[in-house]
Parts: sequence; C-alpha cells; structure tokens
Amino acid sequence: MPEGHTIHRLALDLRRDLAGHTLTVTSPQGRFEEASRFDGRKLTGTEAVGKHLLLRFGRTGTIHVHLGLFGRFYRRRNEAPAARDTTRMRLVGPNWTWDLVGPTRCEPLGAAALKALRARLGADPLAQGADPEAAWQSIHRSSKSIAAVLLDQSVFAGIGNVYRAEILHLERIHPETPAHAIDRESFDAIWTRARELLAIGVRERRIITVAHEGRRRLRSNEALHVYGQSVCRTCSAAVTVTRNANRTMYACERCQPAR
DNA sequence: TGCATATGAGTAA
DNA sequence: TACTCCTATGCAA
Repeated sequence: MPEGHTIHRLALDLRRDLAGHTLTVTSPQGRFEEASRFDGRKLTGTEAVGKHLLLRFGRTGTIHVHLGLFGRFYRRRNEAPAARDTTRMRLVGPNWTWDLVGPTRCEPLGAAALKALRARLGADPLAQGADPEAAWQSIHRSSKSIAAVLLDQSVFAGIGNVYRAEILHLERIHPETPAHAIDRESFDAIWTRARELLAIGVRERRIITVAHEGRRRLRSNEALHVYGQSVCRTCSAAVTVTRNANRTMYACERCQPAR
C-alpha cells in the first residue's frame, strides 16, 4: 500500500474527516508517548511530502507519520470498536475514528526537524509545481543504476518498488541502465510518467498502470504490467525477477532490452 | 501453530 | 551487504 499515492490520499481523507476539529488523540499501544500533547487540540491541516505524512495542530506542533512497509491507517465510523493493542495512535473526531497501526515513525516534529526532513527529500511528483531539475542533475551525475536512483527518496520523493518497476517498464528502460546514461528526453518521460501514475493512484486509491476502459474493477493482478507478474502484460514474455539492494525487481527483457 | 511475505528505510560494518 | 524494526495476512502443516 504505502507509496507516495497512499500518503497523499491519506492527507486528503484525514483533512476531510478531521481538519478543523478538536481531536481526541491517544496511543492505545502506548508507544506514541507524546499523544497527550495533541489530545484535545485542533487539527489545523495535513500534508503529504513524498511518503511522509504531516498532521498539523497549529501552535501545538506537528505529528510526523511514516508508514514504512507495514504501517496502515484504519478508518471507522464513530463509535468505533476498541482499538487493537497494536494501535500506535487513535484520532477521534466528531464522526470518524482513525487508527494508525505499525508505522515506522509516529512522532512530534519541531520546526527545525521539519525543515531538515524537507531538505533531505527530493522532488515529489505529486507536489504542486514540483521542480524536477535537481533530480535531473542527480541522475545525470549518478554512478548507480536508474533502478536504484528511482528508489532514492532524496532524488524522487514518493516513488516505491511498484511504481519503479512499472515506470521503467512503460518507458522501456532496463533497470540496470546506468543513471548517467539516461538522456534528458528519457528523464522527462520518467518524470511525466511518475506524475501521471501517482495521480491515478491517488484518485483510484490503488496502483493502476495499465490502460483500461469501462467501469469494471480490475482484479489486483490485472492492474500492473510487470510488478508481481510472471508474464509481461504487454508482450507475454516471461518476467525477470531479480533482487537488488534487498528489494525485488521485476522487468521484461523483451520490452526493456539492456542497451 | 508457525512460517513466509510485503508497496520502507535507518544503521552498522 | 546484512541486520534491524514495525504488523497483518494467507497458506501449509
């Protein structure tokens, strides 16, 4: 679930349900010790920055959430059942209860830390007016593979393992292509594709990279070209599965020939 | 009941 | 490169 689209969708949904209201903020699990600081305060805004979620409580401060691989929010209509004991944070507004389970981070963030967070993140394709120029410079000078660079959050903020595989496939770029060998035209295509796919993800609340018409809901294995597939959805060739920096990479050697 | 797995990322060596 | 943390789920035994 949690690539950039998930976080941007959460920011929108949490804002719609809870912003402008005084919230009950607790930590049923007890591991978000600073929950009480935000309890009874008004949520003034939400923001997604790449895969990071910021919940602003005006002068009280900001809660920083990073879902990591396992983190998840559950949304329930009030009165919600008791939280399970793994619930790191429970937010209760007038109508909705949101439970956060399994995040890598859930912590207050001061102004300096917030600034540092933004500074270490690269361009977010979903951000209004995002400028990809710094990302282009990084790629241009990088000695790593394009696949490795796409997961580097200091270059692109919000792209994860699924989008990486799908973007490279759609642009017919082999994952092991050296980043510095990517020309400006291909870089622009990657950026545009990232923006397009992530925006679809926010809208659809899931990652969909195949073109489809009609209303029929795609089954989970129909929505992607190569990620998690045994056979390429474009050309039916066998999908190559490799491990890279402890992540699984999927590619179609026919659609994405090594150059 | 237990194990493998996952869309992430920091740290140590 | 390996290890660590965080949790739910599906499947095998």
